[in-house]
Amino acid sequence: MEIVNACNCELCVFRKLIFNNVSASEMGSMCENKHEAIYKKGQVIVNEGDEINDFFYLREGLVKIYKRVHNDKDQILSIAKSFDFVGMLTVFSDTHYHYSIAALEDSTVCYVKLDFIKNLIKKNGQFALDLLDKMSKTSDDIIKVKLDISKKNLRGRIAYILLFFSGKIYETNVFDLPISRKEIAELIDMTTENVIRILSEFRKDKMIRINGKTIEITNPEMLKKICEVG
Amino acid sequence: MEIVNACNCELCVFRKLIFNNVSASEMGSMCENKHEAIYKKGQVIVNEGDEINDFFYLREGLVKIYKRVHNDKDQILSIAKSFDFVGMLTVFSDTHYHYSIAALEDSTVCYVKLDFIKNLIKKNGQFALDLLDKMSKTSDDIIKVKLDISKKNLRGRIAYILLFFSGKIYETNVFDLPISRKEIAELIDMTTENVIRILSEFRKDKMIRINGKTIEITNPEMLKKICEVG
DNA sequence: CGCGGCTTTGATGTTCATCAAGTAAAGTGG
DNA sequence: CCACTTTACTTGATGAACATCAAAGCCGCG
Repeated sequence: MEIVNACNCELCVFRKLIFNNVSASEMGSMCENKHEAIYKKGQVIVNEGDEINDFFYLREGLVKIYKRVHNDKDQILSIAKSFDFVGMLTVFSDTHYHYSIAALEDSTVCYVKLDFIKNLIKKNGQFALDLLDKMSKTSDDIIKVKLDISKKNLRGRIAYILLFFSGKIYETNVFDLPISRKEIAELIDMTTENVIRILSEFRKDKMIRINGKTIEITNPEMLKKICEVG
Repeated sequence: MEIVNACNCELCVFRKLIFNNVSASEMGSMCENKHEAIYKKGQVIVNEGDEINDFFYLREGLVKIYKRVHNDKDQILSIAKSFDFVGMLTVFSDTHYHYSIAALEDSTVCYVKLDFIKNLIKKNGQFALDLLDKMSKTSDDIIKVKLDISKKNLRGRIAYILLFFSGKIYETNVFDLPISRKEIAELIDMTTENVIRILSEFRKDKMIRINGKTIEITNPEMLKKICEVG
């Protein structure tokens, strides 16, 4: 993990998202309460049970939010990308994290002292509303996706996750899976073996091509149908 | 549905929960932007897709939050009781409800004009923080419970839901189930037949007594064990 | 009284997890 | 850099857990 100190928050694309109604002077003092950290792929950003001292968000990269079940088994809650407020779930209601977070790709995280943010909320009502909005969307989306997946059969789930990476994350039909087969299983609640089996089925049915972690979706229409009816 | 207009919010037990940092004068003007409604058991309080105009909470009673899947099948997200902020999930991030809400027991709901609440958030920073806290807890809890249930087997799920009603809702070992077998199935993601089958198993194993909707838990220890290992 | 929804039980079938065993790939230490 | 170990991936065979289907009794309600 590498720490960066330069501060140009005023120009950051992020400002539009949530700090839109925060004044230039407020942004200035935020710089004094902020630091950035760069994590390499695979590194753990947050450990379940860690104390919460900062409000933070993902400036760049891809992470997984997960919960340890056994020593060798996790349960993945969701995958978050740039501009997602990954730590948001528990930040305002508890002193310690309920979930762990790890980098799936090299990632840059911005940390702002939680006390500073809480003060900003108190002083700047519009910022408070913007934050409520963002938080509401974040958790609502996690719930929606989990409900959605839980009612699909295994083929539907695999179709869903392929379309998720293709559509929501990489926006292309050819992409490298950022997670292992085991992690896919942990994310959509099935066994590793069945993830592999169904990927092979899809390959045999000419809907996708597979080369290790590289996936090409050759028949997105059929995949969408399987996702919907599944 | 019966509408009530009397206003004694200042004395309401609710005030402690979330309006603790709202001044007497603010509470006074809140009364002018508030109304209460009483729903009979079975009545629908919110319909998926309805426009959101109010911030509301459950003052008294028991409700289910659910999503329509097919015409005769729902997916129940959670059961909320007095002091729960049932409509909170979507209120601040969308204009229309994503879920339906229906009364499982006679229930009293307090509605406050959303615009008024948003103004209060802008003016009263501590109230904004209190709201963030509450909202964070609410959604976090829903996610936690759903994750928890999804990794249990069917016996574990039934044990869980019996302990939930016994411990969290009614705080006694003898209680009337507020929902049908079908609704239990929709809540913990299984079929009605298996809900019944496993309840019968538990009865044969002398862990519970069943008389229609009335349940008596005679061996809570064993039930807890089944819930944990399941 | 009869209809529809809820409950119950049994029989059957399918989906999916588990187990086993082997190959490939990726770290790790000498 | 190579032997070694561990972790990831893959396929097949088996069995268990669970859904589905069917049939009948029950209860509340118009």
